[in-house]
Amino acid sequence: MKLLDIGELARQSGVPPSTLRYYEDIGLIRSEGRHGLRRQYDAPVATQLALISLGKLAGFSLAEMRGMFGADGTPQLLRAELHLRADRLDAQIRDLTRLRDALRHVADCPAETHMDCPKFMRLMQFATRTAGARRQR
Amino acid sequence: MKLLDIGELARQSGVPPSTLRYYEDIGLIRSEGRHGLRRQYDAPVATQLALISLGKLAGFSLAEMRGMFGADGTPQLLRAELHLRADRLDAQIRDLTRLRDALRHVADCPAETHMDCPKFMRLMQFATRTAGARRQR
DNA sequence: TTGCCACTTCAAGTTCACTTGAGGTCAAGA
DNA sequence: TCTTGACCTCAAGTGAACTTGAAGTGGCAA
Repeated sequence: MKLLDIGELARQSGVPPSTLRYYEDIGLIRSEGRHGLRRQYDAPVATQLALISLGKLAGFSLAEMRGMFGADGTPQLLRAELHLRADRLDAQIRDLTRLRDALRHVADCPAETHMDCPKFMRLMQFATRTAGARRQR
Repeated sequence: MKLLDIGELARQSGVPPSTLRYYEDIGLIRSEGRHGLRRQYDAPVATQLALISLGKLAGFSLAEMRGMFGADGTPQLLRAELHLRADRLDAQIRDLTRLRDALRHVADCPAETHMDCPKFMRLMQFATRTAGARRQR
């Protein structure tokens, strides 16, 4: 199995060495050994880093993602847990879609006050409805 | 114009009073006056808080959102800026959609190693491609 | 008028996700 | 062999987004 050293992985992934060391400290990723002092990583770590980057976008904390990946960098969770996280993503996607629609509407609607525009208000209702329900991050 | 005091707004919006004060400190929202000591807010602030909550979900910082709203709680940005933000949301929605698809695939695909599953790898490719391109948060 | 309680200010503390700095080490090329 | 440069460790610092705590205040119901 060919290993890549930290500098290489940093270049490939765009994640700085200091961050890779930090991720290793907190147990989010693991290195396979050293070449002299230098950490050597398995190739699947690159996949894992990509997933971590997406996970952050999705609002997962690093702590939540720790232990989410197996040795091959692939998510290792129970079926139910995976679907649950996918469901949460669905909800988030819905919210973002509506925010986007609201933004585009405000950009294009010529009404001088959007508070009186029924279309805007309809787009906005979900926000007020679900604002309290959403938690953290 | 009927005002609601901070406790009321906190209850309605699910945002704690300490946070409302903090938001006001940093100029994200504004209160219309006081009843005794208590801050009084205009009704549109509730809409604004809902949008802030969505904005956070979308990865906007509080600093980015400051000045994004007009007196009526409605976004006040140039047309082009609004579309630009909407475009960024589109990209984020695409990423989250793929992460969701990947999660559901891993949940349901019986392959023992996903690294050998062409479907998973296809789902995963975009992640590796775009991981370095994405910035902050 | 007294007491309560939800508010007030202001400073300091907390968590998360990193980054920076000082001082040290190692492998490889000249 | 010597130098260089990219790594190493460990502690401390940073910025964002809040929360907490201490000490005080004002409206309202009893």
